[in-house]
Amino acid sequence: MTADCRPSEARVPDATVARLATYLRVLGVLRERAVTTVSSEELATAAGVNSAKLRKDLSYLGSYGIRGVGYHVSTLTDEIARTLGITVHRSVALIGVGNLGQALAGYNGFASRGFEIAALLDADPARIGSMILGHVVRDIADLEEVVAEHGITIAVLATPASVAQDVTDRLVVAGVTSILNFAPVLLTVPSHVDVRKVDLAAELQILSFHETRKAAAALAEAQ
Amino acid sequence: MTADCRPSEARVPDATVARLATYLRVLGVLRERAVTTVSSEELATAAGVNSAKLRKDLSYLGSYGIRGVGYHVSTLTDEIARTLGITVHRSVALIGVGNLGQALAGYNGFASRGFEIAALLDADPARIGSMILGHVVRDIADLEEVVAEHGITIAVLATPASVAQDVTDRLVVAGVTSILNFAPVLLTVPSHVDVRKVDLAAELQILSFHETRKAAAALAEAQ
DNA sequence: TAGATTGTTAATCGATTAACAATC
DNA sequence: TAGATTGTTAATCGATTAACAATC
Repeated sequence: MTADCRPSEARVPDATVARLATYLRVLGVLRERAVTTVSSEELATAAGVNSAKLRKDLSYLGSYGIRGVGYHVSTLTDEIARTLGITVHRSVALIGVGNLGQALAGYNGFASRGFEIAALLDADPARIGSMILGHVVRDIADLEEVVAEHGITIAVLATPASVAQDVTDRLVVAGVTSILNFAPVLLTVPSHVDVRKVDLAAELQILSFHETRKAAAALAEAQ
Repeated sequence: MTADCRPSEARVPDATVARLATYLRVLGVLRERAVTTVSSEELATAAGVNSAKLRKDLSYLGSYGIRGVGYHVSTLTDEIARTLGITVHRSVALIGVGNLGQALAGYNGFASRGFEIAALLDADPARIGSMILGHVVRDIADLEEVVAEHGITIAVLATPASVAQDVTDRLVVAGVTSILNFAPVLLTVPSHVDVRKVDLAAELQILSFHETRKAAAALAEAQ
């Protein structure tokens, strides 16, 4: 594979990838406001980062800015979307349609930012067959079939922790290579599979740590 | 403020704080299984990290291990919980009881890991006054009153993006100093307030980036 | 040309990790 | 004592950021 026109092979640091999603969101807001050009300083401020960091991040994608001018909102949007791979259609399966799963199924942010929830799956007979926001809930027993049907490679896991690993093993065999995990367990997967974990209680615990630190500082101040 | 007995003032790196929450979860599982002692190697494996990193992390809390033996599960649990500040009761307000907010209100993981959802607030008259999982939904107009009533310092923000900043400004004035933000906007807050952001679509975009990279690698392989 | 802003360099900072002396 | 495992050191790695030459 030659890469003489596109620098897409150049390794993009993890920290940069995470921020690209933020830049893309801000660019979307700018486009809605009919803003056509933006400087690194403006975009960085809107995204909550340092402008040097933003320019460094964008430099991994190539050279799409114009010195003395800034970046074209539309060009930059396209390049970031392409780098993130959301210019191709991405079908996502959502496993576990409990409390959280239903909320995720109804979350408009997925569709508006490049993803289609193509299938809902659950193990509960009471839920299987019911309609949730335009989708029939399918039996988890049909997981392999559903994944093949929609060419799914990304799954969102919102099952109870107790079954998360079993479901993961089946997803991997079925061909899923990316998992967004909401179950509070460490998933074991082969090296070609990526897992990202969202741990809501952990987020609160991190905030709690800083609360303690602030309370101690306030005490020291007062004394 | 003197600190001759407790090293709690020693700065704990951000990356370490985030992992402490994970260690605490794993220790909870061990305690359920009546395991009393664990080595850094075992705990690290269960948490998905390198054992050197785990020992380094724990060393910021003090010296609670026993050479040649490992760590007492109960001692370590207590010390991490104390460091994270979840030995004191933490009342949390949840703002925005839409799709996601309702799911968060019903999430058992909060209570089991040290937090009480003490109040639900919303602006929608159709929701105000209704009961959700044992809580009456209060009017967002009463925000200041509710925060004071329960001594709330941590808020979970699950409102539409359009009102997130306004609500945040009121929360800050009311005395909230930590916010877990699910709205896809950058919140502006004074420096004494901590914000953590959960961006679900961004998580999928990060996975999508790696999908693209893997697809390119597979192509290069095949060719 | 003059002013503005990018893309890149290099210094700095923080996090990770292997290795091992300390010690249970 | 012998074996095991911690806590810490120091080397390495990756990310951040100020500064500025390149250039629109």
